[in-house]
Amino acid sequence: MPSTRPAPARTKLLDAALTLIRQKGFSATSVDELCQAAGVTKGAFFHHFESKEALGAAAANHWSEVTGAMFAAADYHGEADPLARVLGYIELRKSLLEGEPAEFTCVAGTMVQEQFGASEDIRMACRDSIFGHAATLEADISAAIAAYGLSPDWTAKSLALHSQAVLQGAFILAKASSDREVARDMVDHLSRYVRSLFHRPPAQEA
Amino acid sequence: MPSTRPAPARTKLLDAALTLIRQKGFSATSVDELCQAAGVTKGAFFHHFESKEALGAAAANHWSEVTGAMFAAADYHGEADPLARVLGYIELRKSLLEGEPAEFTCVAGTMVQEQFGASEDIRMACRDSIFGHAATLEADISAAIAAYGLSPDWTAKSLALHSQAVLQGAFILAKASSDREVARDMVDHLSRYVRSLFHRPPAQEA
DNA sequence: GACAACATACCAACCGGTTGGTATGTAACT
DNA sequence: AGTTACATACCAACCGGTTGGTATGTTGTC
Repeated sequence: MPSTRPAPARTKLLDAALTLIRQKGFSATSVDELCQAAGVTKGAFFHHFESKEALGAAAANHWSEVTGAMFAAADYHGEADPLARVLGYIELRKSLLEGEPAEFTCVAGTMVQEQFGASEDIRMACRDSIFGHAATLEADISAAIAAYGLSPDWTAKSLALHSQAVLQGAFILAKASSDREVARDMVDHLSRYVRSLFHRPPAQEA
Repeated sequence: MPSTRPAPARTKLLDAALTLIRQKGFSATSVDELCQAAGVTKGAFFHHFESKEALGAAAANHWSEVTGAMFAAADYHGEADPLARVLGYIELRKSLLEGEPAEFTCVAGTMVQEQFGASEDIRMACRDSIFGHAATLEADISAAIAAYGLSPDWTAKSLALHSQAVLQGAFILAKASSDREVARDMVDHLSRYVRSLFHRPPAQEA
């Protein structure tokens, strides 16, 4: 619908929300702060979002779009071997663990942790973000199961979700210790686990 | 020292804090709510804690004591094989995934996720809780490495932390999906991983 | 063992600042 | 002239924290 450039007050608010939610959490981020960070007024805020809660849900959806586009464009999709694509994804996740926790952690995981009991809209938006991202892994895992002739007692879906659980848990340990190396070690364990499921040797060491 | 019972306003506040922080998070829990849930007045609150932040740190320490006592008394310590103790711990964690997310999730993980950037005292108390709990696993893992004659390229400490990462991540997925079965699947993957590291077959199926 | 001197534990009322949210105005585009 | 996209000004409720006070020990002295 928007023919010319659609004037970016809403987008500026959503981008500011991604930053602030990761830095301070959702509850501790005030609407005034959001507006100041986005460079807009409160009137603009409540023009685009009917409540702070609605912005939270929209921010989770925005997060899905931003990260979805980034992962869709990643190199690992080019690997011929489906298992190499899965392991490539994991290595990419490890390489993203740079800078401060607020820069590499997950908006959806942070927000759902504190809002799951307070807002169903936010909870579902975060669920869709995390589980939707996991679903993008599922096809490669299924293809790898077929390519390697496995008949596992686990499902592609549960392994895809497990990778997200390890990452979310790694974020928490990194926040708690102020040390991203801990998170990298957790991703290494994940990679070792996936290789073991496909009877692959530990491969090269970093 | 305490001859008679010392009247437990402080303890009531800490117990209330564990419940409310898991239900609503730390930021969204007000001092008034805490006092009402504990059945004490605000005066009592600020007599025992110099700030809301100080209560948060004390609540994390209280959490460490409560859960520490519970795990110290658990049956799995009686197993002769150190690997059986590790796997017994994991099964215990799985069996604890009952009821609502607010009943089985981790206070320290919840609190540090939103407060890591706001309060160093809370962050360190939560770090001590999580990493201290992981440390109780480390001895059994080290003993299992020796008993099974392994020379792994991973450390007992990192595997102990990995188990915590998987659990913390499982909590997030359970909160997001309102489904504790997802969390149980994640713990199954953890158990499968540990067995694979020690070259143990998948054992019995549930 | 009486009695001051002090400490601990707690309470009800209150304070100034901040909160999410609203009412109204206005300028640009269609 | 109507709709969209904002800005300004404002509010009632709630926030963490403080106040002055009381009731109940505990301790030291004679």
